[in-house]
Amino acid sequence: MDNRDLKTASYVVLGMLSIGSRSGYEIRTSAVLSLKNFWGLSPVQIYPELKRLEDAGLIHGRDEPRGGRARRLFDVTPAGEQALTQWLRDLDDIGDFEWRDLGLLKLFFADALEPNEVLEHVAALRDRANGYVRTLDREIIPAGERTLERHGKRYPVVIAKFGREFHAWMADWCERLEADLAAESQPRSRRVAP
Amino acid sequence: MDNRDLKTASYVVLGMLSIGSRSGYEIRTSAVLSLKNFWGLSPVQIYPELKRLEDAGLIHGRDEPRGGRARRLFDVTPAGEQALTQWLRDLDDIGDFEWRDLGLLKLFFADALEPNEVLEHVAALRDRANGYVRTLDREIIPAGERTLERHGKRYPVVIAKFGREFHAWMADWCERLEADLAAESQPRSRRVAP
DNA sequence: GGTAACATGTAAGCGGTTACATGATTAG
DNA sequence: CTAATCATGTAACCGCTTACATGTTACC
Repeated sequence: MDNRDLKTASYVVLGMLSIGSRSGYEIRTSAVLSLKNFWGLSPVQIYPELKRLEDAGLIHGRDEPRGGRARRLFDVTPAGEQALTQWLRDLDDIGDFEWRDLGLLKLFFADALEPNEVLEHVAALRDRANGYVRTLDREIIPAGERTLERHGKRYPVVIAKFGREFHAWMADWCERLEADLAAESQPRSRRVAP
Repeated sequence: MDNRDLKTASYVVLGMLSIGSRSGYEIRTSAVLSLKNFWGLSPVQIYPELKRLEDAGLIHGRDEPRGGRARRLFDVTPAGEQALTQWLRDLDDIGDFEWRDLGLLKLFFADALEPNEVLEHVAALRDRANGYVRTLDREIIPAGERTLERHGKRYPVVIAKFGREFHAWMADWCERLEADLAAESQPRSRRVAP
């Protein structure tokens, strides 16, 4: 296998090992937690990917069962570290910022709805954003801080805080839109300029 | 065919027709422009989708060639309008906010890079964000305003302005991170508290 | 004794992307 | 006369998601 055959998912697995994960299971849990919000990694891809990376000599695995429970721990080989940094350095390959958000998509077409229905919709988006802020505060940022303390890796927590700030911004945007919409439907309550 | 067989892409096509597009080609160009940043619609899906929607009775098409150039214009039927609003009303189906961003993903693993390489990386993200702001100002927001003037639909421009504000926020986040990183690598230039 | 967490997988299907294919009209 | 725009498609691949499958250990 050649490095050119590596998919993004391969680098995600490689990267997760490089910042401290040891087993497929650990990657699975922490990748879902930390990456979910800006890069989907399907749990089911992890194990085949580990096999590919091992065949390519980029990681090295050894069986370390805990009692009768099978477990396989991995280390990144020097070749693996090189492949990862080479990929990280390629700034031509940062591509587009893509989001897929059914909530925003539906808002895009919201002219087909009644004003009060739109308000409900925006409120739902705001609730969702605030929910993400809570999850980030309670789980993802602490997980990032553990990665910093245990493995000396600082960027996972930088990204987690980015996510927190973003979702807080989005909740604020929703609130402002809600205020505008409410002011329109009740023009009597419009404030007079000082 | 049943409404339950409709995919999100079906509703996107239906929605684009409902806010003023007439032909597959028009959907193709304007959907790529307006939606690209928060919902991917592959151009190639549009024509098969139009066929499906017509078979389902949700849109009605008629051939209106321009000269010798084939063209097929579509209208949304009452059944189509109902299907669209029903989908729009379903707030349980707004799902997660997902983004896929190679740039942020690579930053997540950036502990493997040298500090100056990380700075370059963040600068690239900032450039990209500023590029989006320009595209939104020059193309997408004006396109949204045309949709408002011509068809009386206001939410496309609301969403476009959301995008503008977001990318401006992201550029600002990058700048702040760059300032932090620069301050670290040159501690001599650290300002003294007043 | 039961449930949650640990740990690793397989199989099928399909939605979306990539690449390809065709042809007319208008503007410079 | 040539490039850009208008206009509509097909075929093949493959990566990802969904659903399923299995067994152990620790805790209450």
